Amino acid sequence: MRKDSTKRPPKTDEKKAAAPRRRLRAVNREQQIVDEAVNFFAEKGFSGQTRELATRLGITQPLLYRYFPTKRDLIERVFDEVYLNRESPDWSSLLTDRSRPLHDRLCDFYGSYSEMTYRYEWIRIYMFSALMGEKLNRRYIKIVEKKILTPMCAELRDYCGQPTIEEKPIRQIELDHIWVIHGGLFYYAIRKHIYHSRVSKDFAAIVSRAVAVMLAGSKAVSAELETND
Amino acid sequence: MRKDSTKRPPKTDEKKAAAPRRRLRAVNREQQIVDEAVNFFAEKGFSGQTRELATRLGITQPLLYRYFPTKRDLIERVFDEVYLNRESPDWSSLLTDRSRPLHDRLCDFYGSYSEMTYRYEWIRIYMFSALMGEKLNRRYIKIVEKKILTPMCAELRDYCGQPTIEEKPIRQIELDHIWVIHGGLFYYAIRKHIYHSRVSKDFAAIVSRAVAVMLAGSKAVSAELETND
DNA sequence: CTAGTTATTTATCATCTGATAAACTAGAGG
DNA sequence: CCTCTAGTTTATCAGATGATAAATAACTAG
Repeated sequence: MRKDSTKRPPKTDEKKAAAPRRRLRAVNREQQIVDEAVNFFAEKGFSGQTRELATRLGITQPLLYRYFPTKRDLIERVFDEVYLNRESPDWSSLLTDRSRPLHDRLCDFYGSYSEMTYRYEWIRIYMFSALMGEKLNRRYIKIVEKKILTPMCAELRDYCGQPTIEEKPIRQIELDHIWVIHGGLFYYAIRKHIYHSRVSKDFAAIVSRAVAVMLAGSKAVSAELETND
Repeated sequence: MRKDSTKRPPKTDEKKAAAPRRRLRAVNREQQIVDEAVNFFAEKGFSGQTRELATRLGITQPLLYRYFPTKRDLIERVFDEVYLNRESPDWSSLLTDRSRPLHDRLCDFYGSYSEMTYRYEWIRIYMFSALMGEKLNRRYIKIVEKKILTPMCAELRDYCGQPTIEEKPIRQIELDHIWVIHGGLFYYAIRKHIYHSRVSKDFAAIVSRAVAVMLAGSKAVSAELETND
């Protein structure tokens, strides 16, 4: 907008940070755009407008199109940035390390998992894209079921003295049961970042309690069912 | 639904149900628009376009504006339709009826609650509006905490032989703990209607198991904590 | 200091989209 | 069959919005 580009360093800096409008190297500008786009789309959803995004960046809207041919391309890039470009810890091994109590493993897992995914941008972009029917989500869920929930089922079986998953494959109902606690903890992030509810700061305490209850309860119920199942 | 009321039975019915375009009384048309809008916005989100909605209804777009001054007004009406216009059962009393086992009460509650809210339109419109930052959601959550979760906490206290909520008020952490199972069960609907995941049909079985585990686990953990809390 | 490269802006399009006004007509009442 | 009411359509607008092309200017190399 304001085009005082000449050499005078704009001491003004009026109300909206009248950017000195320096040039960036292509690579840096691109990353800057992606970073801001992640924030922007997390907040506004994917119907957020390119002009508003550009304004936030302090650049003009057509500049976006130098780096991304279409808005859709930018969105794809945002997905990559949030879901793919970051390597995830080896959660399977963390979960299946039977030298440690299952309670501790689960608490550690959710500590690590929440740090990575229970973030404002992650949660919201995930939900927006799910509502849009992006394939991304289904793929992600497949991974979660395979790398996280199935191992958990196996550990829970062991914990309750039930058959291994080799002896008796995991049933949908077991997966759904694990989804209740997994989803219940995830829901903490939904309440925080999507509903903007007041939630207690101490997520670790919530996890510890939920895990303890789940383990104790599972053992009790499992023993009970032993007879009639 | 079919409205070929005029004398000529349109044998055409070409590709898009070339509606006979009958007139409706204002009240009926309005209701028809609202009904379809609920479906439409649930599917597309609130950035769905009025023209497309009109096409689905087999009417022209300006006709919408005879019944609703602005798109926003229509959306508000959709909110009313989905969240307010339906009277909800008296869940508090169902939950606090101590003449019945808590397990049964909770199972019945979730049977009733899920029937009402775990629906395609309800879930999706709820999530869309939450992402938009509508006040509606926060209001709804307040109600849930007051009418459902707080009673649940009270019953759980009683079940575990802990102080009543009059003796010792509910803490945020207790509410958050109940949110884990409540949200975990709600997450079933999210997986079904937002993620389009395959979930087991038998939701009652999931509830029964989750409730049983939660109750048994809470009792066990509560007894354990008795000493050091 | 000059010239060349390329990051960035200005100007502009075509289409979409919410909204309005006026013309039209189905159907009820007489 | 006529007439009037009100439900519906046609035509159209203004602003928004994704995208493009050409002009401009910041930085770099020589």
